[in-house]
Amino acid sequence: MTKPPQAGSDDTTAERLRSIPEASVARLAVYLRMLGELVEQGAETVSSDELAAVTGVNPAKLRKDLSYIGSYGIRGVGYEVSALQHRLELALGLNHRQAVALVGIGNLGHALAGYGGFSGRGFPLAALFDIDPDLVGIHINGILVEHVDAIPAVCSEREVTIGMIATPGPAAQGVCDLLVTAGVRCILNFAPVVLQVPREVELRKVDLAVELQILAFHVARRNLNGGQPSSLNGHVVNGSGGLEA
Amino acid sequence: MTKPPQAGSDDTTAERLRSIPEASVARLAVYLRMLGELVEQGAETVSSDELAAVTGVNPAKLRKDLSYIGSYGIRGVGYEVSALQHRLELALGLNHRQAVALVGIGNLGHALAGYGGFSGRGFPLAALFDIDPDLVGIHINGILVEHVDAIPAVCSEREVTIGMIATPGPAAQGVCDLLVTAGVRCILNFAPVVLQVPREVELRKVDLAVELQILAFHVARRNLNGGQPSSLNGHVVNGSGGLEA
DNA sequence: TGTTGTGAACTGTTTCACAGCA
DNA sequence: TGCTGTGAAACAGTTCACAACA
Repeated sequence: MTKPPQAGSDDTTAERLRSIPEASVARLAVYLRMLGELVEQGAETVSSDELAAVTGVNPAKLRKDLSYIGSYGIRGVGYEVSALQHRLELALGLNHRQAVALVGIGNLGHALAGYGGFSGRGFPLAALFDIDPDLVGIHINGILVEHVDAIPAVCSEREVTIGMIATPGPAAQGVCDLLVTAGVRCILNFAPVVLQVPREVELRKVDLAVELQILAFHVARRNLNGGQPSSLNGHVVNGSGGLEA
Repeated sequence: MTKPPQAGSDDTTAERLRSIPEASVARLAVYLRMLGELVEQGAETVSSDELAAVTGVNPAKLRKDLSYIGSYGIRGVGYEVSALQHRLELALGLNHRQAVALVGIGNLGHALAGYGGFSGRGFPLAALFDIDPDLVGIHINGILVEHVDAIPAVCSEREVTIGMIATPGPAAQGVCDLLVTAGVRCILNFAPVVLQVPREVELRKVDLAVELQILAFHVARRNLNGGQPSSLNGHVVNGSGGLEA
């Protein structure tokens, strides 16, 4: 570790968490998923080279990422799979469930609401909201769709910590404001707009149109290069991930 | 510009495209969307400060991003909105349509297939594939769902340049290989697995589970900090974007 | 011996600050 | 005068290479 350990502090204090680079956090989640698969396959230990190979990252980068959470591998051997898994869950804050609210039950919202992977991964869908009277009152996967006006009351009551916005663009800012009012401090935005939030709110964005345009850019570049890979070409560029169909 | 202009080369040559940083490409797509809205609002010109404000980036960064595509703003005035829009479209390779194939018509696949924003933005959905006999043969939004075995033939024939994978994890690699065989060189992966592709294939990933885990990490950190924003807190962290519900 | 953990070098990105121009 | 375009500085993230050690 870079810093001398504080007397009496353990390895999952705010000190440590605060210092993990954003880019590493994203990869830690990927390592965690792979460790789950390794556990199923009955693996006891895994080396940084092996784990790096299956997650598609550079082994040195993986070791550095793990060093941020102070994981102790065994030199000459590797990492104990289930111990590392546990450590990653702690570091990512997956030890307590995070209730999720989803606003906007359109095309994408339906898909998200029907996605089984949330509760399984510690993110139970606690509430669904829409503004359409035809949708309010129906159940999706056993969850009642409520009116957006109920967001503040319902979210506070059910202690929602994460909000997902899958509304049309023009409605997103209003919905976002309601979530913030309700005390939601982390928001995942699927609407194609730039949301304004107070400093203390964490906002992430998933923008399909942008993803496609980035790919289109690479198609264009490749064509200009006569189909030859350039220094920028090849392999995974982004790392985010995974909604099962 | 940094490099002396080549005689006879115009501003959208491979030379220039090759040198745009990856991070800038993602933001150019966001600027382009905002310019579209400005055009609708009848704006003639826009300054870097204004455009930066609505897209949530630093004005200097925006100007540097635009400098990569050699855009000529007018000093003392700003950028001519529609000229800039046109230049961005060229730089991002949006001047010719890119046919898109979508594989996996499950929960998410349905949502993607039903999303109207593709064709409108120059990405017509040219083919849908699934392995489920109950789905093969039906139409979604007027597009026939075909069997995955038909991927190589159909994709080559319809000159598909971009593939989207929305299958369950275990099926994704096989589908990916088929797309690559069919000559698809850009793939957007929604399945929660790490795909292996040849060097010349551009792969991007959208992973919802990871997005949520990153948010969970921030919830955890915030709680440890006693609810006070830290240096890392606040505002947009990621920038990708936009599937309307 | 084989693999971790990490300083140090490197590469890429962001921000600053200001010269240059309409 | 006001805003763009861009060197240069600062910062962040990645990769290298090797000492430390089970």
